[in-house]
Amino acid sequence: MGFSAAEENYIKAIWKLQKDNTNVTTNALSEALKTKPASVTDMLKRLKDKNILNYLPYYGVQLNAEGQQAALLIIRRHRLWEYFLAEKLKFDWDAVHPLAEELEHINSPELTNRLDAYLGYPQIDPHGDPIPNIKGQMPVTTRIALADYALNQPAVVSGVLNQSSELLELLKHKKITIGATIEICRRFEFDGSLEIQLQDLPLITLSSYLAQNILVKPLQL
Amino acid sequence: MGFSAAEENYIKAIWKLQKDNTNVTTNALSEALKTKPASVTDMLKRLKDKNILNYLPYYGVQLNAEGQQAALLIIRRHRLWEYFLAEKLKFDWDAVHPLAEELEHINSPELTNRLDAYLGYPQIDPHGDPIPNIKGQMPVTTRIALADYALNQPAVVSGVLNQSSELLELLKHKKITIGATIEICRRFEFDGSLEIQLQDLPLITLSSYLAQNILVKPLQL
DNA sequence: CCAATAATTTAGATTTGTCTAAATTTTGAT
DNA sequence: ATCAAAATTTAGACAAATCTAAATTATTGG
Repeated sequence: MGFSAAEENYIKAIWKLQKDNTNVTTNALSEALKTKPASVTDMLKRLKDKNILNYLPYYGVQLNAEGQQAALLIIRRHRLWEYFLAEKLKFDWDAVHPLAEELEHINSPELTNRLDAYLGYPQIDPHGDPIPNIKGQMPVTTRIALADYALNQPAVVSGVLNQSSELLELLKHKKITIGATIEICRRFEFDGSLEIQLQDLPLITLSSYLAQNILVKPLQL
Repeated sequence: MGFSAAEENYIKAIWKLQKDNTNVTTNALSEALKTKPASVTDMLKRLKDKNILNYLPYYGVQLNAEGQQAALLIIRRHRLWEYFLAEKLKFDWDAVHPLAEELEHINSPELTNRLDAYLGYPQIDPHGDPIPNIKGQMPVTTRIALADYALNQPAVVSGVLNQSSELLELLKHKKITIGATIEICRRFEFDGSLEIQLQDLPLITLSSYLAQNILVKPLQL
């Protein structure tokens, strides 16, 4: 019933790549986990024996219900620790991820749930991602990429699509934080870049690629 | 410069068995770590190659200066996490040890030192053991076993000699906690048992063996 | 001081998780 | 539809950390 740290990393990676209901490929996992494809194949066979996923050789893999539940509980631990590190220990939001990668593997429901209570049952982590509850249920969030958001409609920054240190560094430089109010003033068709207003600061420009990685939700909702 | 979790457990075990400056034997380590003597020999050879201990085959082992420093930093992490679990997450003191055994292996000076600051630089953990500082220095404490303490001298309970769940369960039942005021009223020579007064509760009796495992310090000091 | 016992080490095997190199299967372009 | 390229799996090896069984070394009692 318990998984090793390596197994948990595979479970998490499969879950993340499984967004739509497509099969996850060996190469995609190899890329995500920085291991060789042959190693992925080995591990998939072992996880299949543990009955947490459907693996068809040459055709990829999908977590079954049990595997998804396991993934959500790992992600719950990860995001609760991220919240703790940022909120209580005052780590920068771009420093919490690697530490949470280690803390998440301590699998003690008692610890996780007490931490959750201590933190006040937070709903989103420092990157704006929802935190699954004790049953592994994810709060539903209606979020859309800033790149696809309407003109002249106030919105709230609610997350980012990846947490590379490069992205987080850029956001810090532009003073874009979770919870900030934002509005698109102009969209340039030529390169998809946006002119935006953040709080009441002067207008700034964001590249199309950056705007695709920033998630927002409508202000009034 | 980094050690695996298994290596850290050996380092910690050697440190604990090394109280006086005697050599630590293979069998003692095997007993403490619940592994076979052959496994201990293997690991000692590996740790010797890392230059953190003096290992003479058939004659036991001692940590060198570098090994002791490593041990103290592991113990620092362990005790800070114990303090966090008891103080912030409200775990019973007999539940914190196994969780701290896992948390201690996350070796991030930044994490450890921020945790230390967040907790207010505590000097002793929930079991009354001193917490090494950022340099690995242990606060000096003058503590003596209750069994060896003077009659009719008020003292403060300041620690326990081992943290088996059995001992902690017994202490909880007798309402003996770290910081409580205690005084020996009678000592029976026949079996070494003690009659003691705790705070202003009715007199109770402690076995000699129990009293050997409770550490106290003089009240006025 | 020497034999029996206790402690320790060596030798060889196992599990987990990884790798490289080779073989196999699928895919895609013509 | 076929064949080259890409993706994937298989085979065999390795390191870490453990084990069992056998060999070796130290200790101790008579």
